Amino acid sequence: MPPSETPLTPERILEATEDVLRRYGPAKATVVDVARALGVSHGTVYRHFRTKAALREAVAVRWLAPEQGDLCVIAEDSGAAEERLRRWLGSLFEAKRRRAGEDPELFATFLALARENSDAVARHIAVLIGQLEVIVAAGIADGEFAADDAAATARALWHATARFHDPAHAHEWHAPETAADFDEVCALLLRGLRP
Amino acid sequence: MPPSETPLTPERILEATEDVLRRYGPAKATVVDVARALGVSHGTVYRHFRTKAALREAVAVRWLAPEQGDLCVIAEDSGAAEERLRRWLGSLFEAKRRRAGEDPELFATFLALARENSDAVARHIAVLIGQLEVIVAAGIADGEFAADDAAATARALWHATARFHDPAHAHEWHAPETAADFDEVCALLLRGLRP
DNA sequence: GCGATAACAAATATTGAAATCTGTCATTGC
DNA sequence: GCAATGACAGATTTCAATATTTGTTATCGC
Repeated sequence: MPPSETPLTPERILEATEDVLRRYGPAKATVVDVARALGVSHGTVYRHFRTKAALREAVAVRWLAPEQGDLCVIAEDSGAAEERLRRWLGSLFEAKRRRAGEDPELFATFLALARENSDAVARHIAVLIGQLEVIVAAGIADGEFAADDAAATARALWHATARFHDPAHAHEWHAPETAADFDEVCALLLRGLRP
Repeated sequence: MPPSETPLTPERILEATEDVLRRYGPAKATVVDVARALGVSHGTVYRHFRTKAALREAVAVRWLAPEQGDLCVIAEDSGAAEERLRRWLGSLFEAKRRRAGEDPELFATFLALARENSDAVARHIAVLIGQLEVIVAAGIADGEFAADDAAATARALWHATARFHDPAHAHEWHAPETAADFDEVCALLLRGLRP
């Protein structure tokens, strides 16, 4: 087989893997499929990614990155902490809901990783809770929030909103009452933070 | 085969079904197994329960009933609403966690029903949210809570604690930090209710 | 020498035939 | 009369033979 025009970079492999996952879903996609899509032997893919699991994780990390970036902007924004917190939680829910609907196969990949306690997902969650902590700490600093432990409060906010960001609940996100449920939970939590 | 000594009541069928579910788990248990355990033909079981799904639902209802009863006692108790609410949420979490560990096969049955949007589970949830509403309304009535809509607040409390009662999260309940997570969420929610 | 490969063993998935299960109903026996 | 039965059709599951996939490695071509 003639060498492909562009060199075989990890990036190109990840793109091909994303395509294959989108087409076949995480249950059916194989490394051989990825290699076929790239026009190389599957041994070559293994030269760049040690295992199939590592390949899937790398795809998930790439897929989660933009979401993480958008939220980071909100967390580091200026303005009232309460407004920022509400916006951050709303954006997170909105992004999850949108991507679960738009890209079901890649979302399923992410769900599978979450189920098997992947390190990449754990790191992603740690980053997001860290962003929450930034907002809470800012709110405490200028007297807007009354909490005494920003880290513990950030964790509590994360867990209390699990229904709206944990992929295990994805099937509930398109029920019509879910948006109202989110607003109710949000309001209750924000009231709990006020002095 | 000689007729069994005791008459074949729905109650006896449910007991046998529970045994079979405990032994084989919801994935393997069959109606034929239940009939065998009772020493009757499987047609006889279908005379009492229209479908296998109805049989499973009836087992789940029976299994959930004591939990529902214990919580009802707390909801209707006298005393401070805040203390009752904390006790109610704590008991719910504790009961779920204990039973998920003690009776994994029956818990898996309940999880399967929850996943397939069973009416019985929806009714059970409605009853529990109703109990929360009783506590919240009592708290509002004597000025202990500041919420303006007891029903909406009860729903918010339910959803904000999903991680600690929804069977989809059962695999997280035995992590050592989960109890602390629960306390943090509880504290934040209760603070949100105070005037 | 170096990236890519093809051949390979072990684990996993697929397939199709046989067995079992679900749900129905005409018949049985008390 | 009526609870229980067993035979039955169609759907589902099991099982074992076969094929594919995962991950390794000795070899190739440049």
